[in-house]
Amino acid sequence: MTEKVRVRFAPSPTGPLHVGGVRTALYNYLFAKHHGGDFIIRIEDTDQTRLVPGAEEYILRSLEWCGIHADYGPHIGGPDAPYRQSERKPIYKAYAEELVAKGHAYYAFDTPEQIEEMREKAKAAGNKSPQYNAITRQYMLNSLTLPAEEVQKRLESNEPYVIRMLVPRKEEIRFEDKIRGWVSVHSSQLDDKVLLKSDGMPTYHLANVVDDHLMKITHVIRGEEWLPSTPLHVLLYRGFGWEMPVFAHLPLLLSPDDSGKLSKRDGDRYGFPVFPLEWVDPITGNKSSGYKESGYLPEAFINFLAFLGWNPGTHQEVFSMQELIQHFSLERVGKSGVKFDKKKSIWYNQYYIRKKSPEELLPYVVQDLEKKGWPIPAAPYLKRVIELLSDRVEYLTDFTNLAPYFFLRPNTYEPELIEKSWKTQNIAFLIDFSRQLQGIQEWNSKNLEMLGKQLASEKGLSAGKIMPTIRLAVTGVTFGPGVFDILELLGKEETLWRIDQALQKIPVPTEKL
RNA sequence: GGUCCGUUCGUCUAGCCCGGUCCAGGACAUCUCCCUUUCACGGAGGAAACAGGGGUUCAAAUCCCCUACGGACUACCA
Repeated sequence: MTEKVRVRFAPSPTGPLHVGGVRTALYNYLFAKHHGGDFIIRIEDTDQTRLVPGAEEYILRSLEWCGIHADYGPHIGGPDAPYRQSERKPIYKAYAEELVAKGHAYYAFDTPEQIEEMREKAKAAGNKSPQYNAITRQYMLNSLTLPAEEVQKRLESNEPYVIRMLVPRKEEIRFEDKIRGWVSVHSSQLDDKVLLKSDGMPTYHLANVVDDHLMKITHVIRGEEWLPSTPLHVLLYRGFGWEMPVFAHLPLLLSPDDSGKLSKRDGDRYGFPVFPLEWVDPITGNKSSGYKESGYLPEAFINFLAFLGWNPGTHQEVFSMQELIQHFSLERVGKSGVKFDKKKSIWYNQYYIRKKSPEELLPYVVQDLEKKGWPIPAAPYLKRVIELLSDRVEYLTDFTNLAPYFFLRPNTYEPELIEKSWKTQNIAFLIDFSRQLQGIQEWNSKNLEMLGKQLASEKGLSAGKIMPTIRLAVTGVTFGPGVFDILELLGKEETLWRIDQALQKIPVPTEKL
């Protein structure tokens, strides 16, 4: 095969894109770029009734955030435009008719009620999965059973009809899946799927085959849920006399509680977002969290996602997008369903955050502060905050969540910490400490520590005793970087103010000796 | 129910195609210890898996068969 690799990601704008979809897009992208090929986005909006406003735009925005950039798509255009199936409507009808002409498809005039009736009858007769197929089509209203003039008349009088695939009665259909090997299904298991709906729109089956052919797609990389309908697609390619693309069906992303494949409807119920970006349902107004807003770095999210079903075969775990492109291959994609591991996603995030410089992290923190409506300190101060915290955060939002005291004065003091460290001796120390602080020569962490320790030993107190007390007074919480580093950053004036506040606000214990 | 696909530590997985080097390797999580004023980071170490049963073979996680379990699909949805 010397032709250029071309793949497509074909989401349906029926809602937000979820992680499984992002992974499918990612693998398509990695595969295309690895081979120097094109990655196309095609919107499969043939079901007009399920369209969700904003979904397409959301999908496009999500992929951008992830760093998955399309070569062609509805927002970019390209040689095979339009890339929205609803805008390609006339194309499909012609192809469906071509198939009828070739004897691979037929018109069917049955009403939904008539089909339902057929199913009921079949069920009553003991058939567990009644189908519109080689057997039942003989008894239905279609161009196979009706006289030609009758068919003609019905078509001319604009009677609603669909075009169905004429699936051969007895035939073993085989195809090779790049991930699963040879798969074979007997045609008797397939039903005569509708190709063109009565509203003139194609179904997925027709549209995807026609478009993949027209867009010269070389590899169809999609979720495993499509595996059962692939034989039908094979039949379609054959019926048209077209060359088939290579198929690769990806293992599904499973929910952590073994309840099957992860779905959009899972929203936030597993404690991790299932969407890349926050999504607000246009109808219910329900908000679902997104990775971005939760404080994930896109590169961490992508690295994590890439490993859900693929691995390089080496011990390397950290890959940039460029490295992923370099190393990705379908051969190394697993076959079995993959469960989501929130802890690992956090590990990746933490890792990537720590690798970033304070300068790089700065905009994220500023954005977060803006969102929270907190005061935004000057850049040097912020960078120092980031430095002090970056070993301790899991999410980008932790810079503010875990250490609000760098931005706001504490207004509460952790009760447990009070109980442990707010002793009369310690308070006495704090008062003296604060007094000595006023006269300190150079306000830096080292000097502060020296002073604190010296004063402590003068009073017969250990460093371990007094530091939590200072921490309590200044931050109100137990968590954080070294106290003296905090003091240094806060500055003399603020430190003194906070100690004073603490002395006023935290009640003196009634100590029993 | 039927069809198809799958099954290695709790999780993601390496190894399977080309049987021996695997009393199964890595990562996350977990446990212990060290470092340490807190929380982390870091370092050292530990526990932890070939779904089950039959074959084939001198030898099977690796090849074959069966069973069990899980999943997907089964629409004029994608």
